[in-house]
Amino acid sequence: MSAIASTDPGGKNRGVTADLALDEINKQIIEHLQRDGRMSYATLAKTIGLSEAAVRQRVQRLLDGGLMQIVAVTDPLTLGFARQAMVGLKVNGDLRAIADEIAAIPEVDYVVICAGGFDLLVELVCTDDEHLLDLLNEKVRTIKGVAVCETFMYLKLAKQTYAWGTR
Amino acid sequence: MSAIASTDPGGKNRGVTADLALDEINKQIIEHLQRDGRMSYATLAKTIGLSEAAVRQRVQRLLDGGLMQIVAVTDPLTLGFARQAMVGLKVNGDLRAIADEIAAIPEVDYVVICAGGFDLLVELVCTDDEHLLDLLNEKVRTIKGVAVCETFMYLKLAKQTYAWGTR
DNA sequence: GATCAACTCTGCGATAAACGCAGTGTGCCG
DNA sequence: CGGCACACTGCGTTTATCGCAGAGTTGATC
Repeated sequence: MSAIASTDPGGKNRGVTADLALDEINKQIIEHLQRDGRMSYATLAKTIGLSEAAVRQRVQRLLDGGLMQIVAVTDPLTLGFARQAMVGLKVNGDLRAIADEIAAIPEVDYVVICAGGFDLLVELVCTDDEHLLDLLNEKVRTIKGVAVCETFMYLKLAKQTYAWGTR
Repeated sequence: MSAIASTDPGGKNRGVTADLALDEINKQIIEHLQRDGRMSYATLAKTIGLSEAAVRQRVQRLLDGGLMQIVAVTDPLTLGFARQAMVGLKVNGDLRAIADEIAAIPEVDYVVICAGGFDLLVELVCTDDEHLLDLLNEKVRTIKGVAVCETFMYLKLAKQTYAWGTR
């Protein structure tokens, strides 16, 4: 459900998503929609071997439960609309709390808690360098517990795919 | 087009995408589909104020040209199907060539060329730790020019959103 | 400035998909 | 065994998608 943290800020779906069974059929549905998010319920049903209504129900449940979202993705850099950067943070204190605080910043589109040289990896989407500077200076580095803040400015996105399957 | 590097390995669309104009209407289309990738052409047309056929053409062009993709996205970690990691690389030699080489690895879902302490940031999706070890040991670190390879294992995805607008 | 080609839009009929709902089968628990 | 919850099917209705012909615009060429 973390993928849907943005659409479920309160995390009230945490119990719901945990209850949702991810059986073989749901995995197949996800795998197909990872390749083409607009695939019709009808063809999806045919390839999987289920009725159209059943597939429709399952997709709706996956979406409602926050296990999956179907969205348009673009490369902001190529479109010329953004200065993007990854920020590596070392922090003191409650990792989850700080992660949530950073996640609340609109310009932040990706936050992951990790092990290694950084505690947190944060991806930022800004309009320009000044915007990026503002963000780092006033929104990120001012958060209590942030000890180190290293910025990696994006020069070119070389690959971005979402069809990693379901294993 | 970089976002579609995975679906356009030869890069033959590079000219095409550069030609595609991203006017206000296309921006509106993208913004709506960033929120709901399955929104119907009809309602999209109504909210934008264009005929259904015109919107359909534009969406098709955006998809064909590789400026946008509509996909289902999930959080592999929460679904319990993957060990995910970000890898920071310092390399010698042609950045683009090495980026392309890494992008060709199926388990790699994200490659970005950047400035700062790392030249390349690479996101990996693996089934388990052994899979991750195999990848790092045999696919990533064996690439000529890779000097430093630092791995950040994901513990929890705290935010992931795609509706950053079009500015 | 007329002509032509390229492009995008509109309108519409035919086809296909989505939706809603009633009904059926199955597993589970008291 | 009976009752309940759940997921699936089948089908009629509504809605959307698709394909295409035609109209309007733009820009280049002669």
